Amino acid sequence: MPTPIATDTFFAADSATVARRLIGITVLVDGIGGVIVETEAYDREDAASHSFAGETPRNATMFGPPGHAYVYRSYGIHWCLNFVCREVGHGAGVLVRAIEPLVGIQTMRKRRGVMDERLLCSGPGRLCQALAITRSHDGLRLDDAPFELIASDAAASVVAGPRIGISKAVDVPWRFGLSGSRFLSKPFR
DNA sequence: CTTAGGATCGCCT
DNA sequence: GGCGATCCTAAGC
Repeated sequence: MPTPIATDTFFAADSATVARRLIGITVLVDGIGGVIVETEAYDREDAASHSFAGETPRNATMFGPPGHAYVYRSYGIHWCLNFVCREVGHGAGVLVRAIEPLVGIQTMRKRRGVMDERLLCSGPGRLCQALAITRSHDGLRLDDAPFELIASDAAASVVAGPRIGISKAVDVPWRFGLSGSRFLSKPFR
């Protein structure tokens, strides 16, 4: 039986803790999605984080209440989905980097224009395209439609390593993944 | 297999 | 003017 995540308590923790606990949890947007297999944590005292230099119109949601979606545009082209953590005003979040497709795979294929299941949601920009996430989702609660977060029934085996695509704080091991998953954006080593 | 370049938005110096 | 929490395609080895 699917068990919804208690977002009020779940996202009150620090971003690294939340990022690790998210591995294995199922996320659906309008009923389409799958199992989270890769995340990255970002925090206020973190040179790689959007919140590091303070609040701007773009990252304002990061400084809002936890348990909400922070969606931003990456490289002017792609959307990226984050979950706000900790507490109001802090500026912590978790980037969802990869999902194992589970529900609505044909719809994802159509949205992505790709047949290979492994390329549907393996990357932050890809999964937003597959789940049709845009700026319109920025600031929305994660415990209400169109979002649905479902707890995993078994404990996940989680690996950690340095984050991807950043130039600051490159050695901080705040990237988390489901051990052995075929749906990671890049393998862990 | 690896590398290089382009697309293009928001905020920075 | 520059630089990203990226992805795709094309070309080279």
